[in-house]
Amino acid sequence: MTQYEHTCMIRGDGGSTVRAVLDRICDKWTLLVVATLDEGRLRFGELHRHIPGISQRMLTLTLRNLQRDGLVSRTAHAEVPPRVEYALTDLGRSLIPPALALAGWAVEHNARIQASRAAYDGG
Amino acid sequence: MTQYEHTCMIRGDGGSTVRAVLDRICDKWTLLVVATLDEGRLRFGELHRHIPGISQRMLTLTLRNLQRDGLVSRTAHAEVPPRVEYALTDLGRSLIPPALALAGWAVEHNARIQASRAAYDGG
DNA sequence: CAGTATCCTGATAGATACTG
DNA sequence: CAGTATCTATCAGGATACTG
Repeated sequence: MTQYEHTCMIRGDGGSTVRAVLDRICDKWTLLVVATLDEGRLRFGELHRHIPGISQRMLTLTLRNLQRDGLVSRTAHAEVPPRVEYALTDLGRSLIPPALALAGWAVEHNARIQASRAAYDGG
Repeated sequence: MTQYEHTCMIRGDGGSTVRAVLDRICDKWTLLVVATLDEGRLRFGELHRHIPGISQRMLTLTLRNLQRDGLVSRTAHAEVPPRVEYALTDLGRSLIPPALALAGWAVEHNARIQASRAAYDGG
């Protein structure tokens, strides 16, 4: 079977289902947060330290969106000082394999893309 | 083997390789253009008609970027009126399987995500 | 036909400071 | 510790008009 018979899944409803997912995972931090949480349950501050460059604000926003979509669970313990733990849900974990497929493609073809880009820009 | 041992591919270099790819395919039209070109070689106007809602400007920009990265080839025929054909390169075609993995996840879990979102927003 | 050229707007995200 | 609250810069992308 050719790939063509499958790409209807992308073009399906004019692309809006797939786009809805891309809108979710294609921002600057989401995939990184999901991959980091794949290590296991982590606290806010731990996440912050594990993801270089992310601001508190963006970590908060990213976690809220993931929680809203049911990919991440948030557990607040009634203690002082506060302790809040984040973990992937089953739904969140199910995103890992397709994300890895894309990551694999990225790693595998990155050099070639960079070369093509350099050639295009050069002349 | 757990998924965890693999997610280093995403977090690898602080996530910058994977992000470079996401930056490429996660804009509003790229994946749709690639999926459409998987049908075969198409002219600019044909692409325009096959992708509802895209403007000439965005189609041009998207095609230029894809061409720059070596995912799409552009063939201009010296005729009047002008005829320009676009097609996926081997590199472009290689993106289809991982893209389909993601699309499959999107289609499969979309309803659950929407439900979670509605529940979160509701209360 | 296959694009360019402009103008314009909303959303993304960085920096910084503050708080229960 | 785990966040909010503001302010701001940037930019993707839409609308519209024009051209070799």
